[in-house]
Amino acid sequence: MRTRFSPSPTGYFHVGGARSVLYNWFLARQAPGGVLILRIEDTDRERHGEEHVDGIRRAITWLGLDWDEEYRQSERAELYATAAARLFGDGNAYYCSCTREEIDARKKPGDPQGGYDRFCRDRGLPPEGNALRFRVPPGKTVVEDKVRGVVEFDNDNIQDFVIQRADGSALFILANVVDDIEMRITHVVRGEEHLPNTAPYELLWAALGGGTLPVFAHLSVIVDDKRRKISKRRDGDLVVLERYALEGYLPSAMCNYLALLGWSPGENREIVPLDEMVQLFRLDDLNSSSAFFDVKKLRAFNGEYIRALSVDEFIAACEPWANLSREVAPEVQTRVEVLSDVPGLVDWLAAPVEVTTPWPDNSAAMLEGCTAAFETCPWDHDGVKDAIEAVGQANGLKLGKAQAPIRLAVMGKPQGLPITTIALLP
RNA sequence: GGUCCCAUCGUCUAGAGGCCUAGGACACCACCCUCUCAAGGUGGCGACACGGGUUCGAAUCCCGUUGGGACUGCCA
Repeated sequence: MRTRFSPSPTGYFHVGGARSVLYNWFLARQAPGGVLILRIEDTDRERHGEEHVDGIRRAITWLGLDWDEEYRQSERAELYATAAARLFGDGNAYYCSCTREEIDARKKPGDPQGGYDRFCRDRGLPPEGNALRFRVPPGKTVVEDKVRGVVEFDNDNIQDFVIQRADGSALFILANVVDDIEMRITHVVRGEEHLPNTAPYELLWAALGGGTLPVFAHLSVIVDDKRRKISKRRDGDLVVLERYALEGYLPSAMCNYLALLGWSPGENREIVPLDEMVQLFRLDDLNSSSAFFDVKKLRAFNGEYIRALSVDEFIAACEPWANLSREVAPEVQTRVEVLSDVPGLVDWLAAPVEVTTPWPDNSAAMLEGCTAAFETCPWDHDGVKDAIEAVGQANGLKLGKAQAPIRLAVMGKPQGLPITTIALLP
C-alpha cells in the first residue's frame, strides 16, 4: 500500500485537500508497511514559495497526521525529460508548433473535441522550439474507479495533450505519471476534478510501461451553499484550513467532520476517534455525490470534542485564548463550541466590565442588599448562592430574577457563567 | 458546444429488490432539568427530483426527462 498526496502550495491549505490527505492517511496507516508520500507540486517559483510549502506541512501536522516520504516536482525535471524523450523515440509523442490562437482559429462549432485537431501529428517537426504532444491511440480507455465504478472514454474525444513545453519543462500530467510509476504508487485518492484526466493518465502510464495501474478513487467535490465546488475566490476563508485552527477548532473534530463528508463509519455512528476511523475506513464505502461543507455541524462536532476533553486538556487547549483556573474551566467547557469564544465568557474575571444592557427592575435594592450580605456571608459557592437567595426573598424575588442584577453588575452581560463563580473573585 | 460525473429530510448521511410506516446526526421547535446561559434528558417537524419500464414486490435494477456539477491550458 503506497499512496501519495499532491498539494499545490498556493498560499493556503484547502479543506478539500485536508479531506484528501485524511483519506490517503487512513489507507497508509491501515496495514503495516503502508506509505504516505507527500508529493509537492512546486514548479512555479513565483506562486509556490518556500513559506507556502511550510504552510502545507504545518496544516497536515496540525490535523494530527504525518507522512513517510516527501519530494518536490521541481527537483525531478531530468526524470521527466528522459521520459519525454523516450515517448518521442517510441513514436508515442510528436512535436507541435501550433499556438493557442492557431488552434482556436481552426476550431469548428460542431467539433467533438473542444481542443486540438492533431494538426502536427504527422509533420515530423523537430524538438527545437516546439511542444511535445502525446499521440492518443485509437480505441477506448476504461477507468476503473472505486467510487464511480467503470467509466469509459472514447479516445476520439481525448485530444493529443501536451506533455512537455517548448522550453523542455514537463507538464503536470507527465510529471505525475512518471512519479507515480517510479514511486510504485498503488492507490490514487484525489478530487473528482481529476477524473477526466485519468484517461490521459492511463494512456501515458501504458506508453511508459508502468505495469499494473494504481487503484483510483475520485472523491466527490465539497460544495458551498450554492452547490458549487468551494473556492477561495468565491467563498473566502471558508475554504482555508488555517482559519479553523485560528478560531479554535480542535484538529480531532475537524478530522472527524471532514471524514464524514462522503463517508460513513456505519451503524449510525458519527463521532468516531481517529484511530478507529483508520480501522473502519474502506474505499468501497465512499459516497459519490457532492457534499455541502456545513460549518454549523462542524461547530457542533467541535463542541462535543471540547466537552470530551479532560479539564487539564481543556485548560491547555485554551492557552492561546485565555488562562483558566481549574475552578472555572469546567464551567466554561460546557459553554463553548469554539475556543475563541472562551475570552468572552471569562473576561470579567480579569478586568472591570462596562454595563451596556438596561438594568432590570429592583436592581438598586438587590445590589444594595447583596453588597451588605456579601460582607458577612461565607465566600464560597453555597454562601454566595444563599446570600443572593435571601436578599431576593426580602425583595419578593425568586433566585432566577434575583441574580440578574448581580450578574449584570459583575459580568456586564445578562447571561454567562453561573453567578456563584463570583465566589472565585478575591 | 463536446466529454464525463451526480441526484434520500434544509444539511451530512444509512439504505446492495421484500427487514422501510425510509433509520441516525446537525439545524429548527416544544417540554423536562435549572440561579442566567449552556450542557444533559424526552419528544416533534422533516426526504426517496420527475416519467416510463423490469419484477409478485423498487429508494434500491434499466431507459428517458429535468436539475446540479466537473473537465475541456505550452496551470498545478
